[in-house]
Amino acid sequence: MGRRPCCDKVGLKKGPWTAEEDKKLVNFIANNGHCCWRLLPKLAGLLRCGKSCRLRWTNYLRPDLKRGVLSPSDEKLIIDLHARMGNRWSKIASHLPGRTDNEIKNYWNTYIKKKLMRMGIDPVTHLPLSESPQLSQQDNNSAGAKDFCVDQAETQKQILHEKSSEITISNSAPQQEEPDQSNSFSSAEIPCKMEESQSIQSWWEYSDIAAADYFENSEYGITWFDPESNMGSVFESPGLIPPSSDFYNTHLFLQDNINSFPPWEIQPAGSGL
DNA sequence: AACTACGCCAACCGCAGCCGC
DNA sequence: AGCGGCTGCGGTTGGCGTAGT
Repeated sequence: MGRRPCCDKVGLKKGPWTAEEDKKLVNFIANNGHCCWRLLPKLAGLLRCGKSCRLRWTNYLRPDLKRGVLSPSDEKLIIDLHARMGNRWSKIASHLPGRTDNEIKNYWNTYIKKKLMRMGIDPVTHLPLSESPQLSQQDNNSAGAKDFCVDQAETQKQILHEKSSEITISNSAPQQEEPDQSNSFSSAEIPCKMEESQSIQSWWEYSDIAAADYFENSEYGITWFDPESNMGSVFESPGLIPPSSDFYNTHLFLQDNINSFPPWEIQPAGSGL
């Protein structure tokens, strides 16, 4: 026996919503809330199924929705969160107030995915296309992609913990506010979060997985310049994890904030700096 | 001007998880 | 514990607008 449909679809309307329908739905929810989506259409006088009403409300009519294009920082955040969570659009959307999972999913599929592809980054694994063994499988296996992201993050975390006691790095960039509880900041923000002479160990505790992405990068090092002495030193990553979107995020951030954080620069490892 | 191709995005579909009984 | 109903989620579709020929 097949699954019972979510509602009796005979005589129910499908397709685009009219202004009249929107008005009915908004008025009803404003007056009564949405206690039960299944009953709502009948009570509101709509020839729609409850599911359709819920979707229309959550994706389009909700008063707290933000409309318009996503900002560059939103985009960076989405990329960063996707690298950590995979296609968990609702989880990603929860870090972007006023944005819906559907909107972010569409934005990812129409803009970000293509942008990453153009940059040679696999949008599923966040690894360079040439080094992405997951690519062929991931295309048809989103569950695998989620697992891979989790595995990758866990591996990075472990590696960084192993290395952390050996490394100390100093930085004259200004310190910023504590991270919020959602731990949602982009790894691109890392340079400004470090304190002078702060060890990677304490930084790791502070910044979670993003720190691992940032340092465990096999082909790029992070160059730090002391603006007072005009001396530079290079931290070259250990060469264990290939570049990921965090390099992309970081590079963009530095480009955007070059005047605020002039000491920071990313160079290919072994470039002589 | 007509046709085609493409991109965007709202909406739909079906599965999974949660919860109450 | 098992079942059924409801909701949420992610993948996919289809309509519309626009650019290109």
